[in-house]
Amino acid sequence: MTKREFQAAESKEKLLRSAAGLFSQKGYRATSVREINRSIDMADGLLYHYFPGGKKEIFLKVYEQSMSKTLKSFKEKRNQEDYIELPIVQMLETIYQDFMGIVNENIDAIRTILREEEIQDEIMKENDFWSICGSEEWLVELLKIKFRSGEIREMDFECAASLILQLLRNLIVGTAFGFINEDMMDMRYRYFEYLAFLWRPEAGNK
Amino acid sequence: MTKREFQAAESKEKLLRSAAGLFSQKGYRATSVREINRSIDMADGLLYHYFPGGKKEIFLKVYEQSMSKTLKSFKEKRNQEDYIELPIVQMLETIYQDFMGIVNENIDAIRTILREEEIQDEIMKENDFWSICGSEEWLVELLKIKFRSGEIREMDFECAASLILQLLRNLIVGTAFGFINEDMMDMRYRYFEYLAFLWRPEAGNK
Amino acid sequence: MTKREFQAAESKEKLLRSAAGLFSQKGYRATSVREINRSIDMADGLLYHYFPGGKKEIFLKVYEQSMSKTLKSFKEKRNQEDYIELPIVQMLETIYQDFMGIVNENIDAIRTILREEEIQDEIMKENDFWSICGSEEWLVELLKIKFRSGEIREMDFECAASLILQLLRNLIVGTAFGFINEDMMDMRYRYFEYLAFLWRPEAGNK
Amino acid sequence: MTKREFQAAESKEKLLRSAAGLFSQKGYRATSVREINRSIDMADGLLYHYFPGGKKEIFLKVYEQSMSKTLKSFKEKRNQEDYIELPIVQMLETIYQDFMGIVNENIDAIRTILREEEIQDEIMKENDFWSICGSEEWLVELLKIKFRSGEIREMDFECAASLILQLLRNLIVGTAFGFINEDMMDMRYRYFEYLAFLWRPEAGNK
DNA sequence: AATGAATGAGATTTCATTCAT
DNA sequence: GATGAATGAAATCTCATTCAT
Repeated sequence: MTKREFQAAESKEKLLRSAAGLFSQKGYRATSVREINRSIDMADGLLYHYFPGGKKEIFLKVYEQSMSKTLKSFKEKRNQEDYIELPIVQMLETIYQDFMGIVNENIDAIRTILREEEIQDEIMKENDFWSICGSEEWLVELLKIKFRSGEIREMDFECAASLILQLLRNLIVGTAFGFINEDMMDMRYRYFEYLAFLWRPEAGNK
Repeated sequence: MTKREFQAAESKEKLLRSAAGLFSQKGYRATSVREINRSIDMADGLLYHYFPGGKKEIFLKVYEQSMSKTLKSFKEKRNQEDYIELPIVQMLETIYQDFMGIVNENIDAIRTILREEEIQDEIMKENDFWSICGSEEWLVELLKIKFRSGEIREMDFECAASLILQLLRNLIVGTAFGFINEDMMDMRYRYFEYLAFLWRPEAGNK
Repeated sequence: MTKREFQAAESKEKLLRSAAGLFSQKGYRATSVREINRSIDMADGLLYHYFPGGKKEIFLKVYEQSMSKTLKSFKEKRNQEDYIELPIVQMLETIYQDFMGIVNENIDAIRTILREEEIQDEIMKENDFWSICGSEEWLVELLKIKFRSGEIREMDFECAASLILQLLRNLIVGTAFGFINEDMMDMRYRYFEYLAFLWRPEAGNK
Repeated sequence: MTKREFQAAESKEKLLRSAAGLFSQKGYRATSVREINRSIDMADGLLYHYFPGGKKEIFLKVYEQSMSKTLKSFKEKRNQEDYIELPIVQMLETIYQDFMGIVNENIDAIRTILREEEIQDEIMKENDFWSICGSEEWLVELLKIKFRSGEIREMDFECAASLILQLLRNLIVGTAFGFINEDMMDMRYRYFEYLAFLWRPEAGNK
C-alpha cells in the first residue's frame, strides 16, 4: 500500500467515522453533509468522490460496517458452549452480559436505524435486522439440556426461550431509546432468580 | 363563548387534527408547515396566530392531546377490578386486550414521538411517557390476591409483575416499529398458558 | 384589484421579464436562478412561490407568453387581405415586412428555444412551433389569384409558395443565429424583382 | 517520432474522438470532463496535460478538426466541374447530394456548435463558419455557362445563386435542428423541376 | 381574523481544475 | 507520463417564519 492509497483509505475512514458519530448523535435527517465535512475539515466535494451516492450511501455504509460486525458477534456468541456448564442463574446472567456487551458497542447504529423511517425499510429488508435475536433454537436446545440434567423441570421450552429473547430484544430497544434506567438493569439478578425459582423441578417429583 | 371564540377554537382543532395525521404519517421533520396549512386550506400565516411557537408548538400540542388521553385511559383501566374474577389465563389475555386496545388507538402518536429525537426529550421529561406502564403496584396487588385465593403459588410478585409489564412495553414499541408480526401476536395465548403453568401451586404443597 | 394583488402581479411580471432577458442573453443552462433573482433584487425563495416548478417552469412560461403572442400574430397576418391589391414585388416586400416584424419582436425567445435541447422537445410538441410558417395554403391561394388576374404565369404554385416560406423560415433561423447580415437583408428587393421577373407571363402568350 | 511521442499522440486522439462523440450527443455544457475521461479510462488530471486549456480547449480542437475537414470538403466539391455537363434538374440534384453528403457527415459538430452560445462566437469569428456556403461565385459562374449554352434564359444570376444557397443553408440548419422531415426532403425533385421551368428560355425569344 | 408575499439561511449535489505523489 | 485525491465555488431547491395589507 503506497502512501497515497493509505491517505485515501484514511480519508474515507475519517468520513465514515465522522458520519457515524453525527448520525448517531443527531439522526440522519438532522445531520447535514456539510456538517460531516466540516467536522473533519474536508472539502465538500470529496464525500461524493468516495460515496457517489451521497448522504444515503454513506449512511448505508456506516450501518453496513457496524451491523455486519454486530450480526457476526451475535452468531458467534450463540455457538459458544460456555453456557452449558453454568447453573441457571449464572447462565442467564452470562447470556445477558454477552448480549448487552454487543448491544452497547453498537447502540448508536441501532438507535439511528430504528429512528430513520426513510431508510429503515431498505436496511431491514436486506439484513434481516431482527434476526439477531430471532432464531431461538439455540436457546431451546440449551434449556432442554438443562432439563435432561435435572436442573429444571419440563415445560414449554419454546415459550420459555421466546420470552427470554423478548426480554433481550426489549433491552436493545429500551437502551436505544433510553427508557431503561439503571434501577431496571440492577433488578436483573432478581429476575433471574425468580425465573430459576419458577423453573425448579417440583418437590413432589423428586 | 362568542362566535369568534368558537371559530378560533374550531380552527385550532382543525389544525391539530390535520397536523396529527401528517406527523404520524410522515414524521415531524418530513411534514412541512405548508402541507399542514394546505390540507385544511388555511393561510400560511394563520398558524402562527394560533400557535406562536410554530411547528414545534403545534407538535407538542398534538402530542399533549393524544398522550393525555392515552395516559388517562391506562389509569382508568388499571383501576378496574374486572381482572380479579377471571382465571389466570383469561386475566392475562384481558389485560393484554385492554392494553393493546389503547396502544393501537394511539400508535401513530407513539411512533412519532419515539422517532423524533429533536423533540423527544422535551416530551419525555414533561410527561413521563413510560410511566404508562411503569407503576406496577396494581399488578403486584392483583397477583397477591390470586395467591391468597390459592390460584397461584407464592413467589417474587414484584418480579413477576415487572416482567409482564416489560412484555407489554415490548408490545408497544414492537408494534410502533413494525417488528412484531401476526405470528408473534398469535403466540400470546401459549405464553399465557406457559406462565399459568409455571405459577401453578405445587402439587406437593396441597 | 387590491394593492397587494397588484404588487404580486408585478413581482411575477418582473420575474418573467428578468428571466426572459437573461435566458435570451445567455441561454437556459447558463442562466442561474440566483441571477434572475439578483437582477431584480428579489429573495431566492420567491421564484418558487410564483413558479413551483422552478427554473423549468419559468422558462416555459416565458416561452408560452412570447410564443402564443407570436403565433397569434402570424395567424392574424395571414388572414389579412391587404396583400391581394399589391403588385407582385410590393406584395412580397409587404409579406416580408410583416413576417420580419413579428420575428424581430420575438427573436430572443426563438433563439433561446432553438438552442436549448433539454427543453426544446417539450415546447415543439405542445405548440407546433414550425407551424408558424407551415401551412402554405394561404400563400398558394394568393398566387392563384395573381395568376387569374394575369399578373403571373401558370406554374407549380405549391412549389412556389413552399420555397417562399422556406426563405422566410430561413430568415427566422438566420436572424436567431446571426448568420444573416445587413447586406443580405438589403438584397431582398433584388430577390423580389428577380422572382417577379421569373413569374412574368410569357411574351408569346399575350 | 519516439515511442513516447507516439503514445502521447494516440492519447490525444482518443480524447478528441471520445469528446467529439459526447459533445455531439449531449452538448458542451452537459458533457462533463469526468465523463470524457471515464469513457476512455483515463485519469482525470491527464486531460490537462494534453490540453492545458481544459474543457474549452478540447472542444475547440474537436471543432477545428471536424470543421476544417468539412470546409475543405466543401471547397473541393465546388471546384469540381462535373456539374457543367448535367442538365439543369440533374445538376441541382447533384449539388444537393454533394452538399447533404458533407452536411450529414458533420451534422453532430454543426449542431453542437450552433447550440453552444458560450463557445460559438469564438469559433464563428476564427473560422468564418458560414463561409461554407457563402461565396456564391462558383454557382454564379455555373449558371452563366448554362445560359451561354442556351439551357436557361438570361436573368439576375447572382440572385438565383444566392437563393439556391439559402435553400442549401436552410437544409443544414433544418437538419441539425430536426425541423426538416422526410416529406420535405422528398419534395426537392419537384422544387428542382419548378426552378428549371422558371429558368427555361422563353418560347417567344427562340 | 385572515392572507399570502417575502425572506434568506441552509440543504444536497456537481464539476472543472489543481497538485502531490 | 500518469494518477486520482482534494478543492471550493456555484447550482437548484426547500422551508419555517415574518409582516404589510
